[in-house]
Amino acid sequence: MRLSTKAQYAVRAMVSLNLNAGTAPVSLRAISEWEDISLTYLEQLFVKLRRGGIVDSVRGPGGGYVLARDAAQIRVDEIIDSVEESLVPVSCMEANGECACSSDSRCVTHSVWQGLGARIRMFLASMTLADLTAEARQQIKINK
Amino acid sequence: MRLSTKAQYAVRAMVSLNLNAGTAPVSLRAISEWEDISLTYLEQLFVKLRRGGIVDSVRGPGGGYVLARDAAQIRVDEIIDSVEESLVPVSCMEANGECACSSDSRCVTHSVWQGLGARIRMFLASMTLADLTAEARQQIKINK
DNA sequence: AAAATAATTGACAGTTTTAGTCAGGTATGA
DNA sequence: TCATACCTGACTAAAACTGTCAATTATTTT
Ligand code: FES
Ligand code: FES
Repeated sequence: MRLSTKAQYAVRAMVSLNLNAGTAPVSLRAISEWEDISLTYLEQLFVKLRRGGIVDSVRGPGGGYVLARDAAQIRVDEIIDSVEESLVPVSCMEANGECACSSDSRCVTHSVWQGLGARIRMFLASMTLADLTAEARQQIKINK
Repeated sequence: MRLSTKAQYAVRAMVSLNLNAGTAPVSLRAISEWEDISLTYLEQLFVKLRRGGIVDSVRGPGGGYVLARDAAQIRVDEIIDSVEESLVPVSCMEANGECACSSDSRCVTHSVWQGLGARIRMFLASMTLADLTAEARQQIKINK
């Protein structure tokens, strides 16, 4: 029941992006240094984040990435969806649902996992990037 | 964010055990046939379930496994703990907590995962084996 | 006591997923 | 045109997952 580092990194990078967002776009190189994440790995993630409509890219010198919309409108579950990490605890509920549990269409434990998946989704959908950024700002203040 | 089959199988086997529990112990061979899970894999799981205090073993002919206590007293999260599936979404909260996220003791997204882990635990702790078994009985009735 | 049953243990292997790296290509602005 | 920065796809080492196999030990029935 571990979240992949892909999802963890994506969320962390987005917070970092939003924290340091000024008038100019933020380069991946900068995020890479701040968060100590491999640049090439970040590139992979941001391709998906852009396709997911979470960020927009700005090319050329002085370019980088900016939020595609207001931070308060970006939910955490959207970020995770974009990097293609499933939030469903069992495979039988996936898009191409294949469940090997039993010969019957649904096994007896199906509803438990369904409930669990719904809770996870609900929790992550209840938090926005703006929330996380505000929390991060507070924490930085405390550490000083 | 996928639950391992180990955890899925363990819960399913426990429901099956409880469903078919009469006066005599239930053998793993029987569960293996009912649920179509490899016998040797079940053996691995039940060693851990026994050590976790979920079931008791009865050896010899006519032996098998019985619940160590009433089904209403067995929570789903206990079953999953017994087979050593972590319910925590990130490694930094594990017992031997090692977090590679950042040089600081806690990264900005730590609290999100902490909250998520707590929700997962809470949900699974709110359901008992008795609940699942009752649900399974109803479902079987409907299918008939 | 002997045989049959069933649990118990530990080692092992094939497959899949993860967590990245590497090498190059393409678009943009100065 | 040249530096910057994004974009793409192939590739890989390591870990985890999902089991299997072989052998042993304990208990009950005959
Ligand atoms: S059918 Fe969905 S968990 Fe078994
Ligand atoms: S320190 Fe726990 S998630 Fe980063």
